[in-house]
Amino acid sequence: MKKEELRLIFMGTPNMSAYVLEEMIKDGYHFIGLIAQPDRPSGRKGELIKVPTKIVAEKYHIPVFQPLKIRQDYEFARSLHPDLILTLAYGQIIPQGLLDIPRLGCLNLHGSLLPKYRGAAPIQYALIDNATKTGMSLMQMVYKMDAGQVFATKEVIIENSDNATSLFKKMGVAAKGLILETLPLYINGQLVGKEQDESLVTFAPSIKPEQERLNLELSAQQILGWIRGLSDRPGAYFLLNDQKIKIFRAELVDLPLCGKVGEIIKADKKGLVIQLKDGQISLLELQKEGKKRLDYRSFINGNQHLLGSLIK
RNA sequence: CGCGGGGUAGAGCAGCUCGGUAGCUCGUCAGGCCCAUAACCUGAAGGUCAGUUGGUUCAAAUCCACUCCCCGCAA
Repeated sequence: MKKEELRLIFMGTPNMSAYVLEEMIKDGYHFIGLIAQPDRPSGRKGELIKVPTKIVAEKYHIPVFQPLKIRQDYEFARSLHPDLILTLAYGQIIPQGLLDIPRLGCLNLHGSLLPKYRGAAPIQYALIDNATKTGMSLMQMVYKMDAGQVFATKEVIIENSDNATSLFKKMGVAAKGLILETLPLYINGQLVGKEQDESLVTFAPSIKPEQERLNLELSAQQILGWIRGLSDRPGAYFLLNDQKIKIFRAELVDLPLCGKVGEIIKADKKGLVIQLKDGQISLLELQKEGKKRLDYRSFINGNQHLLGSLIK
């Protein structure tokens, strides 16, 4: 069977999904439908913003479906007669009834090297854990989350300079490469799935708002991981004078100074350094609530008397 | 009408509550110091304060109204 004849449904929502969808279209795949999260009122004005995949789908005249609850509303997919459903960061649990519809089953591109990091935020957790390597997995979708057989993986190297934004981009590229290389094999039944080793499973559940606050009990390296994993969105923060200060970029430093945990021990044009439990980090880009995101120099210019302050 | 903060020299902020022609940190330019410097010293340029908006006033960055834009939260 040729890929052009395959009746595909894509399920996905964010930018990474949109990128992979478009690359697959360019490669000749034929999508008969996109299923994405509903557009939601966004921003202070409450304007409805189209989800990224929808923009791509409309560009190629692909029908778009945005059920509020896929769990209850999936029968429409049956009438599309899909051969295969491919999912990448859709955002809702997919009911068994839908999984059973496509003749060739349902595949998922997951943002980790399974069985590690099952769940909603695998890419962020790789950074939070200061991993140096992660990857995309092409897997069989089963009802249990991210638990199906793995058909193929593609590794991605995590650089020290990576944050969530840059890693998502790399993962998108990896996802595209992986699916374009392996989907033809899958269609022809040449791809063999491998069960996950349940003893090695770890989870990466979605990150809750309260986790965005940096925990000063952690090591400097761990805190750096959280900063990278939450940057640029939503951004990790600490409190200074009861105001949220988001940190978008930081680095470990080792100065012959020391202070209390959480104390700002340096605030000049060479750096804005905070003492932590076992080391120090230099803050490079930060944002006070209600203000713009600034490099540390500008931040210091407008916030005098930082030296000696304690963050919480 | 979801809640809140803000728009002042190139950048980041103060001033506005107690209206009377604008200050700080940094940057820039010139000069000096120094073996040297992103360090230090001296001096200079640069803003009419989001709006060719309306109002109050002898007088508004500072008070009131409206408009535009930015940001945090919540969604």
